[in-house]
Amino acid sequence: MFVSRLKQITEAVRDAGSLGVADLATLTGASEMTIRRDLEVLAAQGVLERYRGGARSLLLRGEEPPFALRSDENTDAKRRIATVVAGLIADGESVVLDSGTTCLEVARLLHDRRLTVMPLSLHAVNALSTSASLTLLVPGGRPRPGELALTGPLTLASLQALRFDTAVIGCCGLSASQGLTAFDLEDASVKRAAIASARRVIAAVDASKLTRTALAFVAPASSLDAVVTDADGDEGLAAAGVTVVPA
Amino acid sequence: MFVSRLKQITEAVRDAGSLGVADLATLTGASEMTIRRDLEVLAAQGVLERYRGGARSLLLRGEEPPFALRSDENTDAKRRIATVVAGLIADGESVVLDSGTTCLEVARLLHDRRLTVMPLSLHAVNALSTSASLTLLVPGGRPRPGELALTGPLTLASLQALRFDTAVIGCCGLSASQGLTAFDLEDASVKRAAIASARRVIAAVDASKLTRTALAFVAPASSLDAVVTDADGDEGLAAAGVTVVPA
DNA sequence: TCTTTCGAACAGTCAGGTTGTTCGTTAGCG
DNA sequence: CGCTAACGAACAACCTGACTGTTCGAAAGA
Repeated sequence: MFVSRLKQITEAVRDAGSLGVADLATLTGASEMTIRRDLEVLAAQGVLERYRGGARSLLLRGEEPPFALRSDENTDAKRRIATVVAGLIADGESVVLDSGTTCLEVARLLHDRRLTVMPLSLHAVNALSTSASLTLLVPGGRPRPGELALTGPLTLASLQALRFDTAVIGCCGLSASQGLTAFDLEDASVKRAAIASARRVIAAVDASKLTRTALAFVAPASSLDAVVTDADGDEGLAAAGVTVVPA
Repeated sequence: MFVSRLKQITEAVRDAGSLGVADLATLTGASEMTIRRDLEVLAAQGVLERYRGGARSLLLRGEEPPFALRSDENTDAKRRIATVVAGLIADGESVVLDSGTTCLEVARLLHDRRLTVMPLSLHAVNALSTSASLTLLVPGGRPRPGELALTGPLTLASLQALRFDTAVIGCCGLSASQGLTAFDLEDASVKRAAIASARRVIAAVDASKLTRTALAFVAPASSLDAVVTDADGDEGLAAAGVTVVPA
């Protein structure tokens, strides 16, 4: 595949700070020309900066790699989690669906259900726009490049104008003590609004997120009704009154 | 191509009312199996209804065929019109861009410009979502199947919350006497709101629309500042105080 | 029951995307 | 200023996925 090499390059450059084209060629087994083309792509995504002979990373510690590189990562766990989440949603419900790769998996599973769905990312909107069975609502907003998560006052206004049965929320970090956290400040306020406009809140969180905390605080763990995760039961969360559903 | 055969089938069935699979096979030169697959696609789009042995048209007179069949039609004229429209827009402007295939061409031409753009259809949103240079705003709303034009109260609210320099409007019919008309009622109110929230209104209209009138009235011709069209100058419009720009 | 149509499954064809190679051009260094 | 290494445009090989046709068992309708 092609994305996997991009991810490999991204990580190698991030870990080393900067790397030469020749190094990356031997590392990945691809030709130097291919590496140059890859670097061009990654530079366009803002992942790294090219200089003559190589590239240096632009990813800060604690910053997440762009959407295109995350989407094919850890697919099994995401799909398992998404399947469980989809099972928690009953026909006829209205659902607000957060941005992120895990929630995109959920969107794919909801495609042929009879629901009203408002996705918070254009990726999910596109995944659902061909569905004949569900009522699709698009929130307004400004899509963040790459991620295509909708943010800003238009998004908040769309959320405040509606009341959903269920919110499916993804996140970048979750723990009983630190609560739900996100990398992006704007995203955080959208998530908060989504939580506020839903009667029931389900968080879809893969194991890696439970050991991490990101910059922007969204909400305390107690505001979640259920957490679907592939990690082994987290006593802290259960103690906070959250139902932890294993995937 | 593949869309052209679908269009051929659509028109043949519409003109005949209903047609057999064998007739369509000889007409198009394709095998019967291929025709069956095509009919399945068209039935899913609501263009026609299948019965054993053939299909009957569901397109009412005066109703437009679905987006997928129109998009590759008359591309030259559309692109010429779109080029002129894009030329009327100055860098730095904020633009609201209507739905429809002609406006989608405009969107493609705006991809690398420095503008703020709010498209009223998801097709145009997708065309612009990869742009690094422009500020993309997505209106809320419910996308109409196929067309993916955003409609409904969320769309109207998004438009009313903003003021644009320019509105680029497509339509289904335009004449000095009947004004600007659209096939869909919901679309018409969205267009009206777009016109109301812009200081300058440009209509992008190919020749075929100038001889036609559709169901839903949008606005009088006098509310347009300019009409870009590939048709020969229309004296009626010019008399109504509209600048007619040839493409 | 019999005939006709349907659609699943497989195979061939074709277009578009990805990769590698070549080679003229360019940036950076001494 | 000249040299060397790196760059990127252009072409060709390869691969994948979409479209199409054929075959054949199943189903619908007379």
